[in-house]
Amino acid sequence: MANKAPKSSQKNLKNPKKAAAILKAAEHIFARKGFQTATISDIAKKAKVSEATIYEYFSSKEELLFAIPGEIIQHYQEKNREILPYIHGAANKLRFLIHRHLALYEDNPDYANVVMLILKGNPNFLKTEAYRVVQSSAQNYIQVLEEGIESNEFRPDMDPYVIRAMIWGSIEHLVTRKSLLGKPASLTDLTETLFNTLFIGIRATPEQPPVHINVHMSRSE
Amino acid sequence: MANKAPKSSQKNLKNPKKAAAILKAAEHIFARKGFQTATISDIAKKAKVSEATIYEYFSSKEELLFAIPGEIIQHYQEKNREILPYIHGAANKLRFLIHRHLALYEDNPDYANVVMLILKGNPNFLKTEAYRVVQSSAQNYIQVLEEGIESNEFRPDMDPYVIRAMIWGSIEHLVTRKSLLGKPASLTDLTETLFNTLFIGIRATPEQPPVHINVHMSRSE
Amino acid sequence: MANKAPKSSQKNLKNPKKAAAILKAAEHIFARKGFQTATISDIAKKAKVSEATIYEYFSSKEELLFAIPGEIIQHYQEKNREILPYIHGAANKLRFLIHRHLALYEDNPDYANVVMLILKGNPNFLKTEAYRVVQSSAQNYIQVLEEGIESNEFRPDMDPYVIRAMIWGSIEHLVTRKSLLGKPASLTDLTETLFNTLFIGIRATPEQPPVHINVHMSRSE
Amino acid sequence: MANKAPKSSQKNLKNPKKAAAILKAAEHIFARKGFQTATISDIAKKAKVSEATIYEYFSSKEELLFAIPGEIIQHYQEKNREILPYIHGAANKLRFLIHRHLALYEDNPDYANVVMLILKGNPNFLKTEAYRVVQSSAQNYIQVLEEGIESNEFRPDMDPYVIRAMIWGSIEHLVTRKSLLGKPASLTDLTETLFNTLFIGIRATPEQPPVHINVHMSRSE
DNA sequence: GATGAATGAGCATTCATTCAT
DNA sequence: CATGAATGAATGCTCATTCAT
Repeated sequence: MANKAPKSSQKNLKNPKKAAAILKAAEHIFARKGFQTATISDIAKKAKVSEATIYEYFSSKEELLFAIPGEIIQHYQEKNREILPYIHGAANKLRFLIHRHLALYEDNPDYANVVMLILKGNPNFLKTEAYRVVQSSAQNYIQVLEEGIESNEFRPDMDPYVIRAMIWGSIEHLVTRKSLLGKPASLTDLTETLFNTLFIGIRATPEQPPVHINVHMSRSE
Repeated sequence: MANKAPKSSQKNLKNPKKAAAILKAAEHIFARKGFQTATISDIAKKAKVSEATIYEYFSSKEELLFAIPGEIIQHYQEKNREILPYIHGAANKLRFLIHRHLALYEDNPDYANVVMLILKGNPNFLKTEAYRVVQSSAQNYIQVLEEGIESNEFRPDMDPYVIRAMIWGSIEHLVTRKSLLGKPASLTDLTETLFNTLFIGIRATPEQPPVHINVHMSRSE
Repeated sequence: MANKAPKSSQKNLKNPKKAAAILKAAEHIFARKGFQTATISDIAKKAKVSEATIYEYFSSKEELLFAIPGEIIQHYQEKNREILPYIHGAANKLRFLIHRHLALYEDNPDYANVVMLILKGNPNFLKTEAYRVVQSSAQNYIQVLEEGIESNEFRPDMDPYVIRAMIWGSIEHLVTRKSLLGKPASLTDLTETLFNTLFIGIRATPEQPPVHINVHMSRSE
Repeated sequence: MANKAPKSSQKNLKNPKKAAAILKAAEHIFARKGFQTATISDIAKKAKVSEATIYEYFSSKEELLFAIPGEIIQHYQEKNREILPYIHGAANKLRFLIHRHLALYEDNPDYANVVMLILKGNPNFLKTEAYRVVQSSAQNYIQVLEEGIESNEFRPDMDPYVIRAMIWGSIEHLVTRKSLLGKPASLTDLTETLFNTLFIGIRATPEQPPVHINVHMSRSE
């Protein structure tokens, strides 16, 4: 229990509330202006601290950017791990993950903007600790997909990594569109569609396997 | 006829070869350095022209960036339109589009970098003429998907726009991974997998054991 | 007796040992990094106190710099005044001063660095109390030189101020070279050379004054 | 002949007059404000160019500083080399060098300030090309001193390097004093004193009374 | 007396862009 | 057409310094 406290204050010493405020401000500003256009001054103003204070908590503008996903992804992932065991069936778990994934971005539009429009294009982000957490959250999909194969829910010849890429790609594409065009009004509403398409495909005759009928005709006599 | 002349000199008057050289240089530099890090000086050096000359052809650094996809997407789309009519069946056409889409990025890695890491995150790109062409190429998918519904190849209850989003998302996700991590060695090799997953889904088709029907025909007498 | 108390707490109240530690740290850091490059943080770390503590003892970075020579020069000068009376002859006294002067820097290379590379170029230092002590130590030379003139050891037509300038200049030049290039391995070894050059010059025929010979030829008759 | 022109424009391409103007402005500003206090903006204003233009000619503030002595020392040294051959006797040559040395600083008080208060304390200057020229000018002294030993004008047991150090040290000390305190009103007026002290030393030459020799020639008869 | 935390003030440097030639 | 040369405009980042605790 005692080790839970340090967990939250692990990274940012000093006043963790101030650190959080700065991060929120950064998320807000970056989401609206982009990385280059946003200035430290903007963020400082928004966070109501001095520019120098930002540098007390984050060593550079880019580090500040990279620190944005940390908290949020951490919580996201913890919640996932907490709930998943209670869901039965790989298909249901997969549907859950897709829903959570969409909800993550739907509930945090600024965060969505930052991730989709800024972080995704920054190769340096891959070297980041925060990226590790992202990766670990990606593992959920792999596990569920493999579980589904074993339980005979999913086709055994599918490649979990490609399927995950499709799921992520689909979701990110939708989120990006929403960020840029505001188009899919609701992201989470798409959960079922995404899941179904993935699960049963788009082929018209939904897998009516040929039925073999043996007809034994016998005359009762 | 009158529209042929403008075609060659469409956007950039003067020496079109020089314009192309600048664009290629820009693509190369942007792909490696990113938009902000790349300098006009870098591009000028690579293109072996002076910086001022670049401004003779493109009015700003951003316009230069936005001009990169133009030519390539145009050709891509023209070829698509040319070939599609000769492919029979919506499913086959869809497979073809996916293959072409993957090949586009596989064959032009610098271009892939620019699009995935730079352009996608730039909201201004959406206002661009080049973006129109991208959109028009996106229409191919819609047409084919609707065609498939009509022809009873695809489920009538699917949403073509969501499906397209899934296809695009999947492809872009894979391309981005390839750009950043070099991971999927071959993109086009994934055509079949993507298509199949989309077409038939990942649901296991449980061994449906032959159904034995014993018909006892008895004559009531 | 009353002047003994202030002696220990002369400038820096509070814990004089801490003040000394800070000064030593400052000397060390300034000597290696120069004034601008050195940071209060560096010095605080070296002195194992907080930055704020430094400001408890010294009101500014520059004041800290200017405080460095104080102690050392004071001791130097006191010792000089103590010993000088026991040396006979202005020439011997001059030799002694040169030796002491060289030894001062030789024995305190960090101090030498600070004085030669930093303090000497800072016009504000001239307004400093510490500079007074330096000046007073400079007086030693004048006194000895004037004493030498009176005692007929030194040429009466020399200008003590110029001679002192030559001595100081020579010494400082050598010390600076040693600081920057490490070149004259030993400074004190040069005492004799410096003194001799000054004393007898570099002219080859060492002052053999024309001999007047009156020849009276008389014939003994 | 053709290679004489490039000589002057060797270093600064573009408009060499502008480069010179910038250097003069820098000399002026640095002399008054010191290196850190002076700003590029100050210099730009003084030189009537934009700050960016300064960076077209000099890659950094420090490089600008280091470039200041170049021209002036070059000319100084060329003139020395031109005249020296026409002066007869090592002693005369030495006097000439001292005079030139003093005049250099006397005639260029800003330059004197920069060299004495700024450059001398900057270890990086030693790695500079300009420093090479300074070193070469220092060679003059060595040559003349060695020449004087060979010609029997100077004591054979003196160390030319120490003597040179004394000369330089004396001069630099006087120049520095003049820079900081304005004290020796005229530097060049000290030529004779410096030279004489060095040449004949400060030892009093005790009145050697004429020696009367009475020669009595007697003819033994 | 000591210091953790916060910040005000300041500046070198970089380019995209322009324009006279 | 092409470009050499000039610059306007903009901003991360650093510390010396302060002050409440």
